[in-house]
Parts: sequence; C-alpha cells; structure tokens
Amino acid sequence: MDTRTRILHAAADLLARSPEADVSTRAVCEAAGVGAPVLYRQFGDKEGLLSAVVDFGFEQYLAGKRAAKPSNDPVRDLRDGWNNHVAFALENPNFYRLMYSPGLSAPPGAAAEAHGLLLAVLERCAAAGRLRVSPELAAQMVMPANAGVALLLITRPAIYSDAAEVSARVREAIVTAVTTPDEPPRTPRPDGEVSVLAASLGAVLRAAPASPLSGTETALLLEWLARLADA
Amino acid sequence: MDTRTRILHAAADLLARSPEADVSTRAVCEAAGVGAPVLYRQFGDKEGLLSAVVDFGFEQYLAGKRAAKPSNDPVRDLRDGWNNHVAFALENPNFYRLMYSPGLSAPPGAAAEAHGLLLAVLERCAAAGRLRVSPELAAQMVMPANAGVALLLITRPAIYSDAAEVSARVREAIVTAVTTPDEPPRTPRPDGEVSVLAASLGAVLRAAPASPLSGTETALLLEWLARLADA
DNA sequence: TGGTGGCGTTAACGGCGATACGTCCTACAG
DNA sequence: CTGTAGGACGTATCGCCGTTAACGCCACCA
Repeated sequence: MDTRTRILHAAADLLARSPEADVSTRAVCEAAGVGAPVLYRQFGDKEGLLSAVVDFGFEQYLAGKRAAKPSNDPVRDLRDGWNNHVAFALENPNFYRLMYSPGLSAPPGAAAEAHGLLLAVLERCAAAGRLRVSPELAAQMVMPANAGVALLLITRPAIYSDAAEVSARVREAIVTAVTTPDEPPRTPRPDGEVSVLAASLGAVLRAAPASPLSGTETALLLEWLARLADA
Repeated sequence: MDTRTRILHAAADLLARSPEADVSTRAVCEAAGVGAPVLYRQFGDKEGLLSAVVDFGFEQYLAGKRAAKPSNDPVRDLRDGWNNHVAFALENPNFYRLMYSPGLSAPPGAAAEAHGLLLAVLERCAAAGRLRVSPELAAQMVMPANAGVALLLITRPAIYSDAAEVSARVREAIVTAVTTPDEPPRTPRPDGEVSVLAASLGAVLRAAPASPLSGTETALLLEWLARLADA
C-alpha cells in the first residue's frame, strides 16, 4: 500500500475513533509507522491532512451511492439526497464536523462536491418543471437547512428526541418551498406561473446550450431567467 | 473591576479580533495582566473560560434586545427572532462558532437560553392559535434551520451572494410549515383543524395550569395534545 | 562508478495548556 | 501595635503539540 494512503487510513481510523474529533499528527505518524516529516511532505500541513482525510471518507461514502442514483422523479432524488446527507452525518459525525464546522480555510472539496451533486439534482428538478426558484437559490436554501439539521443532530443529540421526525419535517418545509406540487396544476393560472416557466426554461437552456444566441447573450438571459424565477 | 470580569473582557476582545477563532490562555493572561494560575482558579479550564466568554457576549447581546421585545403579533416576533439570530451570528462570528460548532462538552448555557427564548415565542404563537405543531417540535424545526443558515453564512460566505435573501427564504419556508396563515380561515373546516386546536389548547394549559386535573393528568394530556398537534 | 534526487529518519525548536511550589499580602487574635 | 495563619498571586516548570532543519539511504542514470 502507498505510504500516503497508509497515513490516510491511519488518520481516518484515529479520527473516527476519537471522542473529541481531534487527532494529533504524532499519533497518526505512530499509527502509520512513519516519521513526522513524511506527513508534512505528503500533505504539507495538518489542515491539508485533515482535508485529505475528509475527502477520502466522503469519496468512500459516495462510492456506494453513485451506482443506482438517478431515478425518474428528481424531487424524490432531492429527498433521498437530504436523507443521505443526514445519514452520513450521523454515521460519521467527526468527518462531518470537520467538513462543515471548523476553521479549515480551504473547504475540503468534499463540500464542493456535495454542493455540485445537490445542484445537479436541482437542475433536473427544474428541467422537469418542478422548481419554483432557480437551482442556485434552491441549493442555497437546501444546503444550510440540511447541514443545520445534521449538525444540530450531531452536536445536541439530547434535545432531539426523534431525529428522523425533525429531519423529515424540515426537509418537507424546504421541499415545499422550493418545488411545485407533485400533480401538475390543472389549469395553468395566468399569474404566478412565471417563476416555474422561467426556471424550467433556464434548466433546458443550461442543459442544451445550442441556441441562436451568443454565449454572452445566453449568460445574460440565464441571469434574467434566474431573477424571474426567484422573484 | 473584578479580576474575573477583566479576564472575561480581555478574552472576549481577543476572541473577537482573532481571525482564526482561537485564543491562547497565555495571550488572555497577558492582556488581562494576570498570571496563568488565576485564570485556572477562576474558570478551572480553558473550556470553562470559553464557555464563560460565550455566555458573557451573548448576555451582553441580549441585554439590548430584552427591552421592547413582546409585540402583539407573536409570529412577527418569531420572524424577528430569526433575523436577530442571523444578525448576531454575522456580527459575532467567532462567538457564534464557539456557541454551536466545536466540542464544548458543556453547552455554553447561552444556547440553552436561546432555545428557551425561542420556545417562549412559540408558546405565544400557539396561544394565539397560529401554530400547527407543538411548540417543542416547532422549536426543533426552527433552531436547526436558523443555526444552519447562520453557520453557513459565516463559514462559506463566498457561496451566498445575497445573505439576507437566502435567510428570508429559508425563514419563510419554516414559518410557513410551522404556523397558520395570517388571516384566520373563514370557515373552520371540519378536517385538518385538529392540530391547530390542540396546539392552542396545549399552550393555554401550559400558561395557566390551574385546572381540575391533577399534575400527572395534565402532563399526560399535554403529551397527547402535542401528539395531536404534530400528527 | 560517481553523482543526484526522491524518500525516510533523528533531533530539535517554539508555543501551548496545565500545575507544583515558594512568596507575599491580608485579616484577625492577643 | 504586633505576630501569625491562611489564602491569593507569580515563577518556573512539565509534557504535549505542530513544525522543521539536518542528515542518511537507496534506486537510477551517464
């Protein structure tokens, strides 16, 4: 096994077992059977090590999920993504804390990937006409609520008697605010449908940028559509 | 000035200025002009010091808010509380991070007080018939969403172009899920109003426990009402 | 065979949280 | 007023941590 991955495994193991979500570089080096400088040669910094460890654990977690991901109901995928997010946090609390809470100046990449996955699901929702705001704004709404639920379930477990219930309630509150109801509205009301149409059109344009408009024109149009969707 | 409060002031000052949300006991002692053992005599631990600092800052913050607090519209107070929460987090990011994020084994008391304040507002909402779930569940929904928005606005400011917009959107999503609309429903529908009635009755009973029921009976009744409200 | 550059170790530095111990100031009995 | 006891304070120190300088080893290439 590569020395780097050996250090990574040792650090991940120690971190998962640590009750205080903290690992010392010395302990990692001893567990990996290497001297201190190799660690700094490989990761440059303790923060670099921790970022790599978080990415490592998150990637490992995603590997099991990437298989049968996209269903034909993107809103269902949105709900599943929320539940997976919370489940991952509850199963790997130390990793999750490192991912969102502390002062890691460089966001560990896993967070960016999670954001990207969420955005992809929301784009599909918009393409299906199920989004009432722009995917960007929807992501900016879903992510804090999801992370907040996960973080408080981790850090204040005593307060939340029924974790699944609270998570589902907040999830539905956000999903309701962000998506249109399952059954399409019978009579498309002349008013209030602008946002849905704008969000859908934006998603279609983003998916298939082949249009008679130039790149800058398309960009501006997309910005206007987002503004319409979010109005 | 008392030595303890001098240390508290010094620590709060250093913490507020610290870019990395971390303070060394040595720096605090030097700034306060005391030796190290005094600090440990007063607070026992670095964690004890930080908890005291957070409580100190939060209490100072609440002092300015406690004056003209209760309006005649409890739902408006709920919204104001949300906004104040976010504003406090954005103005005192280091205090807020300490309050929610790290491994402070003893929740700093300020968090408990914030929870209590939220619960009081929600009780008033229920008493006014504006809550569709029990105050406890509502608090368990509002708190994570509110904290999640505040935390991600602090830790990932680059992602959130318009902080106020996102905060307001998530707030409205939660408020909508938790409260009944402003105008009372014209015709009280025979179905679906059970939860509102149960929540209101529970709030009234909690406010004025003088009832022909015994204490244990009242407790059980309140539990049932909560179950009805949350069904 | 003699560089040469990655990869590893030993040893050390400075800073941190925490504490043992001597010293000094204060308060009170005579 | 004076002597003494007790508690508060500062000095020096310990052990741990993150980090790095200096050096040794070994495979590869001209």
